[in-house]
Amino acid sequence: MDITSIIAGLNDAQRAAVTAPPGSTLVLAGAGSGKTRVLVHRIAWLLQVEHISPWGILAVTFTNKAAREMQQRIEALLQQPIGGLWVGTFHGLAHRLLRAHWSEAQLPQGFQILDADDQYRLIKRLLREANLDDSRWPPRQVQRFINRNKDEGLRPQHLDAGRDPYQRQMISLYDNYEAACQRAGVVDFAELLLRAHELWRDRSDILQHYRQRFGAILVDEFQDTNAIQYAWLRLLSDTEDKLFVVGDDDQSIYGWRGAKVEHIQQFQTHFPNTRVVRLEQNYRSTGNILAAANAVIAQNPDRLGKALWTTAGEGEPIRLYSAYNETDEARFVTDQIRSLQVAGESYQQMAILYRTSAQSRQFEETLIQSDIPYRIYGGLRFFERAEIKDVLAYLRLLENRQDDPAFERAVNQPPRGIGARTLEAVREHARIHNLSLWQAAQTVIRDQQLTARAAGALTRFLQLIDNTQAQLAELTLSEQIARVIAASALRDHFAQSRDGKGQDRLENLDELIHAGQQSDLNFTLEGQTPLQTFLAQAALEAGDTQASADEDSVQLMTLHAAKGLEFAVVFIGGLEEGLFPHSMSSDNAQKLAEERRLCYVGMTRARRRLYLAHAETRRIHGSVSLPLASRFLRDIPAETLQEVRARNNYAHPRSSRVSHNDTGLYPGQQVLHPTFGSGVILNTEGHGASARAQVNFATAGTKWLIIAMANLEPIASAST
DNA sequence: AACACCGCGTTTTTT
DNA sequence: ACGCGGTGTT
Repeated sequence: MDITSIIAGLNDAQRAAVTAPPGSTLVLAGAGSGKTRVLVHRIAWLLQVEHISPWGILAVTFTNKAAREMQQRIEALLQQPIGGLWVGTFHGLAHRLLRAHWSEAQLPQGFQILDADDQYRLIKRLLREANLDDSRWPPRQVQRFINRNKDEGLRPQHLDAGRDPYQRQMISLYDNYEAACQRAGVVDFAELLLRAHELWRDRSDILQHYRQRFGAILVDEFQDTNAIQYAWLRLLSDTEDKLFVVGDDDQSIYGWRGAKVEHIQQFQTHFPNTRVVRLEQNYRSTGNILAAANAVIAQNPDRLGKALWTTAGEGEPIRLYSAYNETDEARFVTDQIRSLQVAGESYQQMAILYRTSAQSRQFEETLIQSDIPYRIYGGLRFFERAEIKDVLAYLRLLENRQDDPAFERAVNQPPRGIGARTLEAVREHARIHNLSLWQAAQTVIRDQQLTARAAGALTRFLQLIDNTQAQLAELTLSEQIARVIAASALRDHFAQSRDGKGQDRLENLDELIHAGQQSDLNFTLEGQTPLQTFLAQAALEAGDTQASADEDSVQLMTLHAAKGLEFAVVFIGGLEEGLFPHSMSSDNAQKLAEERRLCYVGMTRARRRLYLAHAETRRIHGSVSLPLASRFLRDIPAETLQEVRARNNYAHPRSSRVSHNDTGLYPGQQVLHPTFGSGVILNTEGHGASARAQVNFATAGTKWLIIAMANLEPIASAST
């Protein structure tokens, strides 16, 4: 491995970034400019040229997927496995740190991780215990309050409500929540980061160790860092300039969950000796797509400034379709997908993007009607499914009896005669004596505070957990999981369920056992049992949103979910005021700027063809609205845009402009084809010899035909 | 403990 | 419009 192969094939800007001298570096990486490539090559450079040990490199990403990809690409580039690199998410790294220093971080050794759903349930329980009306104190709001403050690095004692009773109550709930987590030995996602930060802040010996260890720190998607993550990086890098951060201020779309675009905007102020490299050459999209995306994002204030360019040609114009309503919009998209597929484009390379997940329904319906396979991203992930979380609750309780959220979940699932009254008594006892639910259950039984029947049921539950634990010692992880599923009677419970989902659930349980088998083969964090590692991984990496469909299928997802992906053909629906930009974001300039960035992200996903659509009427929450076309559309240069008005079989009362061109054919016109028979022109494109028409034939379906070859014969008919 | 009914909210989502 | 969650009924 030599230097040449690390820098070969890089453009000037990429090479400047990869070979940057030690010191802090900010890489402003436009969409499709080879950002991951730069990170991967930079790490190779550090290893091979700067001779930094893998042990001394920390690379942080935002998703596990990105972390895996980076590790793989580094190994592929260097053609050897690279052990010892720290590549992972902020959360994954914080978790590893806390496992190594659990005692210094004041955590029990077997601490468990709460996911968002666990957190929500815990908050609801605390509200009930505090006798607070959850319509006045919506748990979601409390959860947001807690997480927002944790993301800012703020503990309850840092907050001052003054006389505001609302704030006071919130702070007090936050305080209760923290106490409950501490007692149970559980940490939520934000807590992982906060604890890690506090560990470093308060234990200079530990901080010193990691500062010395990491000679280089690389951060991907830097525009998405929140306050605590940024504080982390500053602590770790200290004054030594060893940060190499890569990001794009124009793609910051997670402000609503605490990301601060200011971090990237003001990076050079905090690190004055920063070398800035702009990656502006785009290897993904055509000229038209980039020109349009550049024009849209150019309207935003406070940009670091960047303009994407390409050596690829202009490519196809961007197609804009003004639909009558959302069904018409979906029909248009579906028709285009069908004809593109006939023309040789794979479904897999086509994506439908939208602002809100509710919009997927219309598209799904028309896709189903047309027998086009599709896959939706989003929704419940594997480890978030109720039946899976039920099993995990048992496993967590086996690891840590103090884990109250796990106790709450497992205690009466499946139903075993432990009713609300019994649980109320246990909770009350736990609250008064500051005990865990497990301990409280034991004492309540011992002190005979329950009816014989309730005491019997509760005793059997406690014994079930203890007995199961006794059986697990010699088993592999997957056998342990299988044992727990059987012993808890969850399998029987789901097998007997009559809600139609029983079979799915059983399959998921088997899948969980299978996941355990896979995990058996993987490495285990030092000092951890396979089960502990498995539980942490289940929380930190909840799995894919859907079983991967092998079938070639159209990809449907929100614009947010599309970030980082690319497709040959992209459709963006619902470009309407109130929907995109969303009405919830229309009240302030910052949120609008983020919506605009979201639009930019969406447009730059497209490699060759970009279709934009808006509807003139749309049903939202049951009632019909007449939205204006999105302001983003106004910013797209006319020369990159072609308006499509395919009025298929729809009568529509509003505009009926027809675009004629030099083909002599126009949408809506009836034609006759020698082999396909009669049809209607949906769309035309191109000029002269390459001009094509999309025709919907009565019997042969929709096809794109070269007009010069097709011998289409216009049939006289009244144009709409 | 299972089922029916009612009322409310309704952007984006990873860890 | 629609689904979810909370409450009340059998």
